[in-house]
Amino acid sequence: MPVAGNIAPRKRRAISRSDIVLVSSTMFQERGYDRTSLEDIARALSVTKPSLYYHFASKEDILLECVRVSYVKFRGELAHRDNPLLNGRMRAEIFLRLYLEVISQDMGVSMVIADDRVMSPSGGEQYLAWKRELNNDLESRLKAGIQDGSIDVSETHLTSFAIFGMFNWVAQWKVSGNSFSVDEMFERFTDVIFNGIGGRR
Amino acid sequence: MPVAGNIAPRKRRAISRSDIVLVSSTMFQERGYDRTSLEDIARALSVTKPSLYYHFASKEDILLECVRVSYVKFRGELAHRDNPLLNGRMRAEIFLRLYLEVISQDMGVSMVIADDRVMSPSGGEQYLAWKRELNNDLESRLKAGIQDGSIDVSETHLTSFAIFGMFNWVAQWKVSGNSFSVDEMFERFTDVIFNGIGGRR
DNA sequence: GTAGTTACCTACTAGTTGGTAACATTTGGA
DNA sequence: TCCAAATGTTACCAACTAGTAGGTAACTAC
Repeated sequence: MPVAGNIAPRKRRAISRSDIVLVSSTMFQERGYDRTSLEDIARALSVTKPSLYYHFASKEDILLECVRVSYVKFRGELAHRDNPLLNGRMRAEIFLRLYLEVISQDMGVSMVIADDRVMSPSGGEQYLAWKRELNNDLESRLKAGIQDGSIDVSETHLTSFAIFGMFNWVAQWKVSGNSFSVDEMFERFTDVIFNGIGGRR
Repeated sequence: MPVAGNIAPRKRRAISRSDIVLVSSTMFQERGYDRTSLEDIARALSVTKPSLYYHFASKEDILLECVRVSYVKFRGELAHRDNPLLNGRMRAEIFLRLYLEVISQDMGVSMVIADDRVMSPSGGEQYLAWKRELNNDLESRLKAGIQDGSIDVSETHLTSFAIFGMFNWVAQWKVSGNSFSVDEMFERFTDVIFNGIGGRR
């Protein structure tokens, strides 16, 4: 099973699963999952549609793989950056910073734009499970922050949703031409979330 | 041109534009615009597809009308609730409270889930213009708040995006079974936005 | 060289979709 | 009562879609 990184370039250029995932996630993000046909993807890769079926069982499979790859990447990098000695607020910030970085990339955005309604029951369940994991992770960081005093909020569940909403929505404007850097978005978002925008009463 | 609210019920039940808009927006929200066919809509109204074409020129026209109706409703009610004597923060809260109410309704949600990428250039431009109006309105309330001291934030553009993202995302979970009341969402969201969740440093 | 495998292609099916043309029926008004 | 407009319907099309069947060239191991 040849993977990417062959030393000797083959005469016959073979596309890999990761090629497909990369191109697909970009197109899903630009045009939407429903409006991206397998022929579009195949054409972008200079192959034909049945070639895609050699590598993937279905269109949904491609989408799920896009999400899985990004999710695994996120988890791995998070484990790397995380530090259990830090307080809850800082660990929440680490989480959110990485989350923003990932969903700002073409590939990572599939984590956000995927829709369990277009998926098979098992696929949808898998996708929802990943989302739930992320929610739970952020929520537990918030709770830790409440414990150690670095965060002050009366409830974590809806708060976590609110925060995710704010971040996830960037996937929506990316497409409308609005482009901000990850740095300025993170700066602004966390300022709103942690400091609030209220002035003197 | 008979509008809704006929006193005498006709023998031949004629569907109105608002009937179509009501059913369509509900279905668009539940299943997504792309995955809702005109036949689905027609069937739900117990008519046939060409009947819809008597009332609307295209599928996009239906979507745009869904958005327009909600937008006009929002604008009208906002003018009613608004009070120029209040400070910027309170006027922002009035805006956000109504916005949340509207997009929490089946019909209002179309304002959020519409996607200019599926529209014709002119339709997309119209839709973006409405969105821009809303953004500008919120932003000007934030700016007024900065002037009168009721809001304290260094920048309004990205902040406005952040806030809209947080609210708009509720349209995404509605469908996943998460249901919170407008009251608790508004309470939580505004608490995060205005007070922040940061604890002692 | 040859056998097996990998990775792709051409050609197709079966179904859906937005949209249209032509025709039918109901209704309100004169 | 009769007409014209309003509001449907049946029957269709052309385009597109996910997915499949079956064949083939190239590479690999022996």
